[in-house]
Amino acid sequence: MRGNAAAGVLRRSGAERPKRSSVVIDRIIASVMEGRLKPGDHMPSIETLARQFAVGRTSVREALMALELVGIVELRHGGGTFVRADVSGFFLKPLSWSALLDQSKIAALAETRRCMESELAAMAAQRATPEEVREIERQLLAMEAVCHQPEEYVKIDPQFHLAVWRAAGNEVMLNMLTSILDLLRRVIAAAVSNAPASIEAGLLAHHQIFEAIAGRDPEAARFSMRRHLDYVGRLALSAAPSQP
Amino acid sequence: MRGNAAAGVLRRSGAERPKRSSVVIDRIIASVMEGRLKPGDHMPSIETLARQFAVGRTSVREALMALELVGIVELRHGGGTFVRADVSGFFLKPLSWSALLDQSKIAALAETRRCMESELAAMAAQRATPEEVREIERQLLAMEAVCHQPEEYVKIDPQFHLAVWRAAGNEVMLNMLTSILDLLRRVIAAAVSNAPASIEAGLLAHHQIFEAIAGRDPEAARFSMRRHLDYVGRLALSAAPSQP
DNA sequence: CCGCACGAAGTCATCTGCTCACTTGAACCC
DNA sequence: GGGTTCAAGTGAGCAGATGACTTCGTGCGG
Repeated sequence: MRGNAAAGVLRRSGAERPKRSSVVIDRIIASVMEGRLKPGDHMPSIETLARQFAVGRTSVREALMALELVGIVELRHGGGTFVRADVSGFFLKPLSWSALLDQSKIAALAETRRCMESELAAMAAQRATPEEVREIERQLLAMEAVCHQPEEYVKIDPQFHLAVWRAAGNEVMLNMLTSILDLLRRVIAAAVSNAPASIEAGLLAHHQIFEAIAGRDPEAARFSMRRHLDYVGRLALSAAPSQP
Repeated sequence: MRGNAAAGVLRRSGAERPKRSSVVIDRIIASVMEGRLKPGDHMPSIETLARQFAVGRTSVREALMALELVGIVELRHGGGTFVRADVSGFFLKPLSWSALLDQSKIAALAETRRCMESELAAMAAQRATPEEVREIERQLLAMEAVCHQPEEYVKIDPQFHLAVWRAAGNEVMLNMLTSILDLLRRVIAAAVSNAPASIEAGLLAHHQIFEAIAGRDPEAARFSMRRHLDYVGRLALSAAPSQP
């Protein structure tokens, strides 16, 4: 193929032709940076913005959707558009799409999780507020309550981890992991279905993690989390990912 | 689970309302996964897809633009839509929204980087192929060559890290970090501009990291990387990144 | 006076027809 | 034959209409 559309070669005499929506994106971001729009603000309607920027609604909408995709604004059906100015919300959907495309990444995913979560556990041990500690405990108790019902258990398990992520207080990592939460659920389900007895072990591990966080012991938290995830990761891998 | 012809409008009460474009996205991704669409393929036109999915052109277009944004397809004005050859490695199209970075985000980002990269360094020490080790060394030498030119240095520094990420052999983490590479560049630039002398320290740190990886010492690699990033993170934070 | 149901207005979601810009490939001219 | 020209195909973008959902104000009943 005659690829290479990159550099501006032989463009018609005149200027480049950036997409309208890109221009709108830039102008909206400029508005945010200059303080005309602040996080939490209710932005003008699409119609208004279209007039303001002298473009059609289509272009404004495309720009807003792109910005929503990366978490900078939020579109509420019937409610309006709101600024989030939250670059930490970065990939959300994109990441899960990409992972869907390539199931062979499950192993890599488990590894990613291990790397990030063990650190998050340590951070949580240092930073969790009392309320956050209570939330983690709540999830732990919920897990114990359903430890004989695998279907329920695999629902609560991710909730426990989510509570830990939140307690760590790093939004970027929280968002990264949240965006692959669905995939993680599968890993967990794979592990449990492959070794139902692992629920016992999981419960114990979660207990240790909680104790370490509640006891403000980062090293212990990191260690227990890592060991737990190593274990789960191996289980998930020994299960055969059915879908080719 | 999806499927659901949706040839007509069905009105459910109390259920959710997935956006049309999201549905289209899912179906296109499914097509790629099932091999109906292969990388490099020329997709049907928007009009055709709209008929095929029984939705309007608007929805198809939105879906395609979202997929383009994350690098899964490519839209060529007048030429058609193509499935990108490198679907396995999505990456966000670089856009100017990285300019929205502020102090608090930089902190979270630096922390994220520290958590992930220190593990990646350890993994690289275990898995790097000889070629990958050479690549890391190449970047190291390049860095030394320009250590008195801050503008050049801040370009090479990320390259060094990228080489390490690659050597770690985890595609998920590689993709995560690659998509925030632009943001990381700003962290690095902030650090360097705030303390030009830090280039010296950075060089030494990079040297240690390289030695640890080349010497197949995961612990040392993890440790040096973490110390290095702690240092850089602090520098970046003490700088005031107010210029766009 | 308070609370809740109802309804109007505002806004996003989506469809549709149209026009313009760009790419591509094939017919056409020298 | 080789280069040029032109028309068909397709994405880019606009505008109007319709539907769905949220928000908020109004009015009725307690």
